Amino acid sequence: MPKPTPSTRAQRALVTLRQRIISGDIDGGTRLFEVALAEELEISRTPIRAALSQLAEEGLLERAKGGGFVVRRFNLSDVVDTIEIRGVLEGTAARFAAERGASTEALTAARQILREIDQVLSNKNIVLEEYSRHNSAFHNLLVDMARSPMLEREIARVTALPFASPSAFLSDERQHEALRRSLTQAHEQHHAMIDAIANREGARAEALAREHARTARKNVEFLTTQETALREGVAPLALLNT
Amino acid sequence: MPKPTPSTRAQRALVTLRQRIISGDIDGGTRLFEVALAEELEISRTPIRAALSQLAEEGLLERAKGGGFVVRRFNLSDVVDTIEIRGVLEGTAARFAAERGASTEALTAARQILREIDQVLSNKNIVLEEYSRHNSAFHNLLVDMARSPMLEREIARVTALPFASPSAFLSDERQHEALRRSLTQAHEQHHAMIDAIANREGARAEALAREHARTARKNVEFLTTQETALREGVAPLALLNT
DNA sequence: TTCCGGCACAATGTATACATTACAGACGGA
DNA sequence: TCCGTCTGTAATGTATACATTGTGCCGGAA
Repeated sequence: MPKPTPSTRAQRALVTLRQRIISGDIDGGTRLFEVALAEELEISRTPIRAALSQLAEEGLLERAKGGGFVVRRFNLSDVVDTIEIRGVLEGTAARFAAERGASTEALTAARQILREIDQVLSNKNIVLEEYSRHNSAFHNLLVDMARSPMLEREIARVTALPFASPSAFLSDERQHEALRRSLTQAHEQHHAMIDAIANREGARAEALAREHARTARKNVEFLTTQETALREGVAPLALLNT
Repeated sequence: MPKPTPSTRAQRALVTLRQRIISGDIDGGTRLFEVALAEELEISRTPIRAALSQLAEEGLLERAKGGGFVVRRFNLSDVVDTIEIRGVLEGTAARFAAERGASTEALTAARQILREIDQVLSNKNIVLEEYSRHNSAFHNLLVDMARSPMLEREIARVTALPFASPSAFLSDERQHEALRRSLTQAHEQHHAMIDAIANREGARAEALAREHARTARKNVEFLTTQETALREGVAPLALLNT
């Protein structure tokens, strides 16, 4: 059972609406009306309100003046800025980890992930889904190592936006060799970051994390210069514009 | 009419509950029950739910597993970390302003505020409320100059926590001369930041904004080493511990 | 023609009854 | 004694009727 349907109607509505917004099925700027949604999803207004409220908390909706919710608009510079902000926050996490000292267990776990990614990249054909999974694990561990609940929460909030997660713009639509080069470079930064943290080099760790986020930024900028055909494989882009 | 009672019951409940949480009237970790609150505030559960939902959005509550809301707990290291995060984000705002170039109007406005603070500090008796007002205006303007809606939103979110706002820990309980020295030092940083932004010195602007936040951090650390008597004048501290 | 006021409708705000779920405590058996 | 289950209660989840509000249109008067 990979998808155990959420228990409450509010949860189901939340999942449905989130999906519609992220997929671009509902355009930015669109106002969401409780009654219309209630009829469409065949539930009452109450769980709809609960779902809308949570989506606002996630940052996908904003509260309209005088009540009601509107789908948030994002343009390219919003995406680029958000990635930059993620870089700044992850940089702070890396710096905290270095300054406060990472535990031996955390460093061991991190190096294990690094080896797993090494493995993925050494294969003749790179399985993007595997890279993506390990990459997410790495970034999560990095945040753990900072040992700062407040920072963890802020990073979680920023990366909740679908285009801001560390694995958002991995796309295998690019030329194979270009992909390998890009991932290898990113992964070298992973290695360097752990190295810096282990050596208590806060400034270096921070700088590396920031530069690492620029990889994602470069991918976005590359993708948005491409024709629609190439962009269709990249889900988070659906959220853009208008 | 300084306090036009909010129009809806949900808004009133929001204001009331927020005040109670911030003032420490309700301890961190306390679970908030809809029925109890509804009876106490003499309204139905529906507007209570709306208010709780918004408080979660503000970061004062967190959703409990299996439904319901709990007042968030904050300890001293949370406060210190949050101030550091604000410094990092304001640093990014200052850097953006420098890199992207601030408009002549914005720089003029900033310098006007700087002069007003100069004035406040040159008075024999420093009126803290005036300093605080101009200080807030300065920080708001700084964020404007970054011209990044996403960054603005994140900063707004972090500084929504009562202990994280730039003017949170101004307290006139300290020795007069110590206060003057502290504010003067902070204000010199204000001047230097605008100078750096005007000269497009991104790294310097960022470093200054970070160090500037450390002033607030120092105040917190000073205050928490003091006896209760001294702490009572400092509202945001009420939210701490449990 | 333009501006102002009021009406009508459609949206959110609110109360409340009922449904469902989750947790805790008691009871029973192994 | 320990564990599981059963059951009751108290909480949240849900539907729905009604209240209130805000907005846009229409008509009349200047």
